[in-house]
Amino acid sequence: MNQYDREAIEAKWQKNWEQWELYHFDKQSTAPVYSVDNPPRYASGPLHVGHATHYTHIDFAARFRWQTGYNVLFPLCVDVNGMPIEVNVEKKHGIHMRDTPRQEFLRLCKEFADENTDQIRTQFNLLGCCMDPSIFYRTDAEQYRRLTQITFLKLYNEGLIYKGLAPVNWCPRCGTALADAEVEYADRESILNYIHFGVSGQDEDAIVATTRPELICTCQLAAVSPKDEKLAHLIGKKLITPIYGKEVDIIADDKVDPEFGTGLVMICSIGDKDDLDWIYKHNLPVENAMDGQGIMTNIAGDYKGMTIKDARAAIIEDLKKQGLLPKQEKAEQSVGSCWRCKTFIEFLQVPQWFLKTLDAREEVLKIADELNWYPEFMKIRLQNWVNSLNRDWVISRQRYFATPIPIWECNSCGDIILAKEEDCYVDPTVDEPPVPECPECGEQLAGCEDVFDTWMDSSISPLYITYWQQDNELHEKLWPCSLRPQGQDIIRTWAFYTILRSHYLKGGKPWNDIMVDGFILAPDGRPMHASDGNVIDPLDLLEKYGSDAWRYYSSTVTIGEDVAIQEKDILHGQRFCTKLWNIHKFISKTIAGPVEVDWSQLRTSDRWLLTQYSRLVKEITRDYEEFHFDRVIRKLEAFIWHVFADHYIEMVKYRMNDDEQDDALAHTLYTVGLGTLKMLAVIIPHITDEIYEQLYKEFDGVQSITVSEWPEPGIEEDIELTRGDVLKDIISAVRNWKSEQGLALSAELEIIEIIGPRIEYLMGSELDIAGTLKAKNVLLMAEAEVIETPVEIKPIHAIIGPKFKQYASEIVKKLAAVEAAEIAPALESGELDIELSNGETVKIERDMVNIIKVPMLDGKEVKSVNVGDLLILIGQEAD
RNA sequence: GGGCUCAUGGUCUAGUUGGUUAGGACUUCGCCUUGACAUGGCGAAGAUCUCCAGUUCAAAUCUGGAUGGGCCCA
Repeated sequence: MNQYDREAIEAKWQKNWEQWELYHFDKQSTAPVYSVDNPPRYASGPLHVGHATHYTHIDFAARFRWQTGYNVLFPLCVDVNGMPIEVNVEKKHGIHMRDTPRQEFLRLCKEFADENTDQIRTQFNLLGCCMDPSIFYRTDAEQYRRLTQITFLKLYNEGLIYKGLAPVNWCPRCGTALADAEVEYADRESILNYIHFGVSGQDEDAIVATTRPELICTCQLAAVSPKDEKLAHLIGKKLITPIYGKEVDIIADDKVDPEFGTGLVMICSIGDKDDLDWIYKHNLPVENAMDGQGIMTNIAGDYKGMTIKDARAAIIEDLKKQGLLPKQEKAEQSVGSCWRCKTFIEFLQVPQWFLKTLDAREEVLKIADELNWYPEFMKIRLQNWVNSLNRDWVISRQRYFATPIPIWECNSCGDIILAKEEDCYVDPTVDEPPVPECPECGEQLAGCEDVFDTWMDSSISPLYITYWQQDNELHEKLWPCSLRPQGQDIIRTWAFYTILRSHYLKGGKPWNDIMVDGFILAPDGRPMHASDGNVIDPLDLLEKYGSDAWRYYSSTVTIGEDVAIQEKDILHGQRFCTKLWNIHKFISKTIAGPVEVDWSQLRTSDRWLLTQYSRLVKEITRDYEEFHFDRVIRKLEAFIWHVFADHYIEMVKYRMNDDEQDDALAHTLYTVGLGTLKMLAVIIPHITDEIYEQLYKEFDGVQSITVSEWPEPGIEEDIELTRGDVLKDIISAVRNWKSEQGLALSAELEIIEIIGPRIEYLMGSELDIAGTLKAKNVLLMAEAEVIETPVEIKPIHAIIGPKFKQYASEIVKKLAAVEAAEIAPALESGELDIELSNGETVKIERDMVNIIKVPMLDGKEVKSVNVGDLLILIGQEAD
């Protein structure tokens, strides 16, 4: 093996995997299937560190299953439907969607999506992801949209979809209804206008404070707080609106904050969420003061045809002229805005398509309970969301680039004609309806111009990837999916809607497991924002440190946690790769394929390592199954670097000469070297595949380590752990001692004497000690002839605590207060009596404390090192 | 305002069921070119485990409260 050439190796293996078609789902295979409902990457915007981390996490789950014998279904997929691409196309070409012919605009959207799709494929390759290009899908493909439309038809026929007038969140700029999830709330400063209203049957005025005076025309009701004494006399009277002169009731309502404005509130349809609540509560009519483009309607009287902003300015001007506006002041207000273009949203009563959601809440919660959530607490978020729902799901959108709603409507009687399932995919804005004219009244039919909310597409991804309505036999075999990985930010959208649709269409859960990932924050611990200048480009890091280093970093990020990214962690990943390379380079000359040996042929050091290795295999397997990638990498790194390399290899270096074959060594190195490499291949596949090819492939026999067989645990012997630990501690203690003395580690020693009761553990390891520490002689003695002086008595809390309970701390204090040398003999010979403050006497036994001793010779300390109760005396050459 | 979640040396973090000296990484300093690795090895320094209260012989760990991040919602 030569130097580790990261760039060449990563490029080579990315190419190999693709050319060898290693990660293709095999429909014919009889192996168990592991299916990943991979989140289609959205085809606009650059690759974010969040993507790069999240997708490698998903890749870990998939690669682990490839290596444990599954037939993995892990599609490469891209999402393109919806507004972000529309907005990007508008920006790119300097056009507006609604000023552009529909089909032309759709062509530009597709073109944009195509360009980005190629880029996404390249980026996934760079990350070393094993997504299957042979089952690639994009959410605008006719096959995909066909399925979305079929689900609509099925749900419609079951009476779960209805068209209704309903107040919806409305973005006047985009001209579309928004789901609640698409509305963002932020505080903004606005002007609170104090306006004189009349009160019927009396001379006095009442003043209402409002930020939306242009909505006075839709005023339906007025309210005061029942606790508000100064306004109590108004309850039951009628309020007369200025300009319009309309009379509305004044009622008492708990929701009114007497401290806000004047304490008198006008309730309009529809200014904000609170208005909506009152309108539902009091069953008031809903009037639209503006149309879909934010232009005032004839309800607004003289202000008809103005924009909302202009109308507000005009009515304020008029009120001022009439002397009805005594005061204006600034006020902080939480205002909803469009998630994409940030325009302030309004509420409009418009015809929309709804999918019944409220009726299914119980069932969705039941399914949520049947899923395994990783981490568990993410389930609570879904439950809270479901329990807080109060509206059905608006599934129609007044946009272009999404799946068309497959219906035609009669221009005259409004009859609805559904597309036929076998005709889907259809675009009603282009395609002919299944019947030439309205069957009810004979009038012309118009294709529906609305499209679906993109979650209508996204929420059938598990149905799509399991060949629902494409290959029913295969679908039944594949359903439900094994895993849904996704971000925590879309629990109440993607996860919720997918469960909902699975319930309606399949009557059960869509997957077995759901893995919910957290957020990657900037190094300063804040979210990354271009405006904060703290955005980190993962492509730069990939270029600088490589894919394996990035994947190493990614594995250290705990699933579901929000963590700040640190560049040094990626650098550390690169160093780990270098270390791994050098370890295998070093042991390569001793690797000679699998060597059968009897356990009895192995030395303590070998058994010590193999026992730990066997336990590691079990733990790592379980950690992978539970998506604890952070634990996997921590344990593997600690074992490979600090057990295998720092201790085992150091212990066996002297055995690694070419002259004689050491079967025990060859067996141990091969087993542990290959086994740990395989477990690492899930996380860092490039370097491990290269090492595998160079060292192990000829014996293990698979084309790529990434599809090799998972390692098996082996023999474990607890006593060997203890024995090996003592051996390891002795060796490292003496090596440290050499280092501290400024001696070379290769410095020869005349003699090493090890004294103490535990030397029995070292029987048989004398050669290892001598060979590793360059000592000419090694002596093991149960008892010392040197005089050891006790210098410290250390209580063992785990024994003293439970035994003496409330007296424990007093005993510990008493032990610390006396000279170690005074009480040590008593402890050694049997027991020590301690008198407590309450007059009682307790016995301290030998095993309740550690006695720390220092060897003395003629009253002087000798060169020695303590390892627990073992004493090591070191004799230097010519000393 | 509500739900969930996090808070550990200067920085980033580990810490299963409470129990010897709170583990690691980065940084800083010192030593070491030891048969693969100086992108390495050894050592030193550095933490009243955010704060307050409680349970307990014993709390980073359990309970309650406060404060401050993050995500989502209102």
